[in-house]
Amino acid sequence: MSNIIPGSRNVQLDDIARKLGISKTTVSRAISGKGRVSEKTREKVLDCIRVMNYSPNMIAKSFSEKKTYNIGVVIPMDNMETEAPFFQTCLMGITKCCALRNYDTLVISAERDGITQLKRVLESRKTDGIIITRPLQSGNMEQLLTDMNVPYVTVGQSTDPDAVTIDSAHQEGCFELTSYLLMNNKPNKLGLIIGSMEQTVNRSRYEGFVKAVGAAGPNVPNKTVFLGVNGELQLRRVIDDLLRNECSCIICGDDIICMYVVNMLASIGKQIPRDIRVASLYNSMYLDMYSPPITALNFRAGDLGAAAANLLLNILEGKETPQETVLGFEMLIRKSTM
Amino acid sequence: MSNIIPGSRNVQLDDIARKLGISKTTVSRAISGKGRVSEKTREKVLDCIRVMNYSPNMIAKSFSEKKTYNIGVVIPMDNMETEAPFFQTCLMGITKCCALRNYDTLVISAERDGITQLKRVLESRKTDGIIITRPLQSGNMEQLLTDMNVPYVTVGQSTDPDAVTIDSAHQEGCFELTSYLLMNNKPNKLGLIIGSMEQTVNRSRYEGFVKAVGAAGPNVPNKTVFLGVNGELQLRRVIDDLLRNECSCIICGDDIICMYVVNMLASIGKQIPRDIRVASLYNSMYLDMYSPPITALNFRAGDLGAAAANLLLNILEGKETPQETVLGFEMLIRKSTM
DNA sequence: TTGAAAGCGCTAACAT
DNA sequence: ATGTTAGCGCTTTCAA
Repeated sequence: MSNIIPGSRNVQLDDIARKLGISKTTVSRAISGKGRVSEKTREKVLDCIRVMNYSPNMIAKSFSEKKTYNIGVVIPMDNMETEAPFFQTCLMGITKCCALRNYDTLVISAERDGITQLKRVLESRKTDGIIITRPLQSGNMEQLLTDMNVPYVTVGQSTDPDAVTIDSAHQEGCFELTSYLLMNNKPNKLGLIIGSMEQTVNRSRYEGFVKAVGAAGPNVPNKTVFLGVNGELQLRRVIDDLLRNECSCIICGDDIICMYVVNMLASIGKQIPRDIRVASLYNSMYLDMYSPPITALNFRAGDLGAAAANLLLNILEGKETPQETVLGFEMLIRKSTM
Repeated sequence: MSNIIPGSRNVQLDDIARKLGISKTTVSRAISGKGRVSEKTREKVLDCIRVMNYSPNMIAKSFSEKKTYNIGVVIPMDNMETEAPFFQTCLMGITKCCALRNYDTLVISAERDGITQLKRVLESRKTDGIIITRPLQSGNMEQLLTDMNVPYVTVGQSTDPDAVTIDSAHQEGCFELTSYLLMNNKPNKLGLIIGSMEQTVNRSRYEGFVKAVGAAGPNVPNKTVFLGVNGELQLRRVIDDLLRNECSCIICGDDIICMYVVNMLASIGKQIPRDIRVASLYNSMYLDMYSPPITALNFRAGDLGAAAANLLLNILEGKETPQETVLGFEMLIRKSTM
C-alpha cells in the first residue's frame, strides 16, 4: 500500500517547483511560512507536496541552516547505574517530546565523569544542544559545553551556577520522607545508604536527610550514615554493619540500592516491616511489586525527561526560559514502613 | 585547559589548506586516505590538523557523501516493556560499538507495532540504517524499511525472510531450561507464562517449550500454558489459576513477568522453591538479587546490541555479512528451582 | 601527486 | 508576492 517506488530518487524542492512552474524559493517559503506567500500558492504547494509525497532532506536543511534538529542525551553507561530504570524512562520522555517538535535524540555514553564521547559528538556538530541526565560534582561536561558554547540542560542540580536545570525536589522529598519516618516509626536506630557523592543528586538527598534530622530536635534516634556506597560488596558490608547495630529502619538512596537491601534482608530471614523498615528515596516499578511494597519517593522520570527536552528546545528557539525548574514528588507510603 | 576559543568560528578544511599552501582537495585526501597523497604532505596535513584542532563538520560531510554516520535504533516505548532492562542494555551495547566506529545512535520510539516515528526519521534521511530491537509478528517495520530501501538488522527473529538478524538462541535456551526442569524437578504440574505473541521472541520461547515437552516423552506432567499475557491484572488472574491447579513449577517468559510472579507468590505466603519453583526465560540483574535467586536463561543484551551494530555497520560498508547470527546463552541454575 | 571546479539540497539576502 | 543567486563545508570528478 506504500506509494514509495523502491530505489527511486527522493523527490525534492526543485521537483515541486518545476511541477508547479514556480521557483523553489517560493516552495521553501510556503513550507516554512517564513516569507510572504499568497494563500493560493501556499495551498497549491502544500497539495503538491502531499501528492508527490515530498519530505525535506533534513541533512541538506541542517547544512544550510546550521541547525541539526538533533539533541544529544548523555546517559551513564557505567557500573550499577547501567540498568537503572531512571535513565531509560527519562530518555523515553525526552525522545517522545523531541519527536513531537520534530527533533531527534542522539545517545551519548558517559562512563564516570569521562567526556570522550560527548566531546566526539560535539566536535562532529551533530547536535544543537545537550541534556545531561546525571550531573556530577566535577562539572566536566558543563565545562566542556560552556567552552564550546553549546546550550545544555541538566536533569538535576549542576555545580555550574550558570547551568539551566530541571530538577526534582530531591532534597525536599528526602526531608519529608525522613521526617515522616522519624515521626511515625520512632526508630531507635536509623540507617541511610546513599550512592556515589560524585552525583549531585546524592548530595541533595543527603542534605534533605540532615535537615530532617536537625528539625526533629531532641527526639533524634541514633543514626548511621553511609555515603558513596558502590557495588554489591560494599553494600553487603554496610548492611551487615547496620544489622549489627540493630538498626530498625533503613533509608535507601535509590531503587537499585533498595532492591539489594530488601533481598539481602530476605536472605538472612529479616522480615519487613516487622523486624526492620525500609524506604527508598527513588521509586521504580520494581519497588511497587515487592511484597511488601516499599515506601518510596516517586518522581516520574518520564515527565522530567519531557520537561528537560522542552526546556532545551525552547532555549534553542530563543524563547525565555527559567534557569531552574523544580518538579514535585509523591510520597508513596507503603507496607514496608508501616 | 581547553584550547577552544569560545564563540570562535570552527576551523575547517580551507583553513588547513591555506595554512599549508595546498588545496583543500589534498587535505581531504590526506584525511580520508582515498586518493594518492605523498607521504610528506600527508604528515604535514595530519600534524596541522592536530595543531589547529580541526575536526570535520559531519553535517557537511554527510551532505556531500549522502551518508549520515548515524544509525537509528527502534526501542519499544509502550506498556510493560518500557522499563525492561533488555532494551536499555542493548542500546548501550549498540551505542558503545557505534562510537568506536565513529557512528552515532539515534533513538526511535515504537509503540506497539506503530511505525509513525520510524517513518518520520526515515523520511528525514537522518540515518544510514536501522536496528529493530523488538521485531514483531506484523513485520510492519521491515516492510517499510524494505520499501524505502534502508538497510536494517533485527535483534531477534523477523517474519521477513530477507531480514538480516542477530538472535539469541531463545528456542534452544527455552528447550534446555524446560527439559532441565522436567528432568530434575519432576513437577506434577508445570506452568508457562509468556507475553504478547505479537513479539517474535515469545514465539521462539513457546516453540522451545513445546519441543521440550514433546521430547520428554511419556513422563510429561500436566501443563498449563498462558500465552499473550499482558499487564499486572492478567498476570494476577493467571497466577491464581496456576495456584488453584496446584502448579508446582512456573516458567516465566521474561524478567518482568518473573518479578511479578515472585512477588505475588510472596504476598500470598508461598515459598520458593519449597512450595513452588520458579524460573525465567530471560535473566536480568534483578533476578540474581532475589532471595532466593531465580533460575534463568542469561543472554547478555549488551553483546547482542554490539553485534547488531557491527553487523549493520558492516552492511553499510559493503562487507559480506551472514544473514543470521545466533548468540548463545547460559543457563543459570539458582536456588529457585532446587 | 596535486588542483580547480562542480555539486550535494536546502535557506536567505537581495533584487524585482 | 515571487524569483535570482550565492553559499553552507565537504567530496569527487576531471584535468594538469
